[in-house]
Amino acid sequence: MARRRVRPPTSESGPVGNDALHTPLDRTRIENVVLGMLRDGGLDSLSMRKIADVLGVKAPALYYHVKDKEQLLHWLAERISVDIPMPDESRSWREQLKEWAGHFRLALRRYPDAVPIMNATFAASPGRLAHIEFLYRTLIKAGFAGAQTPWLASMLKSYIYGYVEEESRLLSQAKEAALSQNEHGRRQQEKFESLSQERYPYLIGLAKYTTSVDWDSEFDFGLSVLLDGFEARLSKQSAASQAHRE
Amino acid sequence: MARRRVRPPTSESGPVGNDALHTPLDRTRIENVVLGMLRDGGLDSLSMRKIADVLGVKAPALYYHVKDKEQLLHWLAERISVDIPMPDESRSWREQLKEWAGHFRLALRRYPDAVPIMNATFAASPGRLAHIEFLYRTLIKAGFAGAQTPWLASMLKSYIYGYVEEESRLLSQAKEAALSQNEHGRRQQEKFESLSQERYPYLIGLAKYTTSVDWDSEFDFGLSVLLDGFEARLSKQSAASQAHRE
DNA sequence: GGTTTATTGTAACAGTGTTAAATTATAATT
DNA sequence: AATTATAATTTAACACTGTTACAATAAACC
Repeated sequence: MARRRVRPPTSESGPVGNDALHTPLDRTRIENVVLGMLRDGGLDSLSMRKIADVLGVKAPALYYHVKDKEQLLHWLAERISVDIPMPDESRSWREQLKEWAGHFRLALRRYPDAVPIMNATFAASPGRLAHIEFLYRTLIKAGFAGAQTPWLASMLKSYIYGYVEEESRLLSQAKEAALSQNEHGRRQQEKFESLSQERYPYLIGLAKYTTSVDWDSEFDFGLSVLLDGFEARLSKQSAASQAHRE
Repeated sequence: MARRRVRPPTSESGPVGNDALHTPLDRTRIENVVLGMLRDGGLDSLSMRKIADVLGVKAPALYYHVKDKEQLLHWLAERISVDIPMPDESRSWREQLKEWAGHFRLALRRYPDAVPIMNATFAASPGRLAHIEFLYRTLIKAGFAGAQTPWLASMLKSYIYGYVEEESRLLSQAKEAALSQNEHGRRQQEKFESLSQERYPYLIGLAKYTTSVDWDSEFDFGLSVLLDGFEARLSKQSAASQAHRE
């Protein structure tokens, strides 16, 4: 009656790779399973009991390894963050930020409800701090003033969060519409068109641009707009400092 | 045994004005009470039972007037939206958007967790549509292309949401720190400084700009940056159309 | 073997959103 | 004014949720 902990702690690689008589729980094993559940079922599918079920264990066992559910979400946020690659720092600040934003967006899109998770939890985990550090460094090296650098970085982050959230909302809406093509699909269309043409003329006139979207290029567009704003601040700043020098 | 519905449906004005033997429930009375609870206790204090308690009623009674808790949140989002005044449309588009953003921010700050509520619920209620309609109209009249107008409007909205969320988070953190001046206050400071000076030099170097903030002017700053980006797009656009004409 | 420590299970608490059915209060009708 | 019909609310319950104290088991050590 003394077997268990056979074979080195299971593969532990694939985001789901559970199964088999369970070697004792483990932070990374919990993380992997929960990430898999998040990918398949979104944030609503993450209850302590359900997580424990997938791990082949009862719910209270989790609390030996995790303090809170909140801490568990911190872990997820950290795992999502560390998977975002850092750009090559030899290129221009603008190209770096663009590349970073693209990677960030893709990482957030990989898991449903990634934005709420990141947004609800701000913990000083190394993976997340590394990204802030990167942003600050890149902006400072680009010549932005220290006092405004944190807010510029925050704007960039907000843009990505907001975009991904809208992207996923509209995409999942479209998916629902595609499944029930008759009911929901036409209802959505009608909802827009029946909106009293004379009360919301602009909303209706521009609705066609929000129904079929090239999400990649739309993301790049908004990013360019934002970075244009950054650049404008940069030239105003250098103009001012030059004026001071004269 | 037949009194009740004395006096015309109660004052119904102040966001809390409940009390007194209850005239039958009512959408606006529910809204008022829930808004008051939201203001005092945040989103976590809004459970159907607690709401019913304040209304002097049992929880299931609510379901005669409201379909869901989600619908209740829709109502809140609508109420918050209609309180946002529309700017004077005689001024420049930039001034209009700036004023609108300012009002929007103030409205979101009036109630804790207003951003999550607005963000989690997208329903086509008239108060919210009116704002979108305003943004579209203003941007189109300013000369922006129809295809990019919805995304510019979305960027503006995302900026405000992101800003208010960060603002409230940092403010409530500071409030906690102020209450327990010794413990939490210095711990937060130490947390930043102990972060291995050589691993996060920029983060630590710029931390001073995020600890004491003039939130109003910081909001204006970010807004200017964003609108600079808008303007840049506008001039690129007119330059292109002028090139076409030649 | 026996002892100690590490890990997990049992049972329970307090709370959540929500529904079906019974009950009461109000209004309408005879 | 009594009775019927409708509107509004309550009672009871279901299926969940996060979390804790405590008992039971597994593994590690001597």
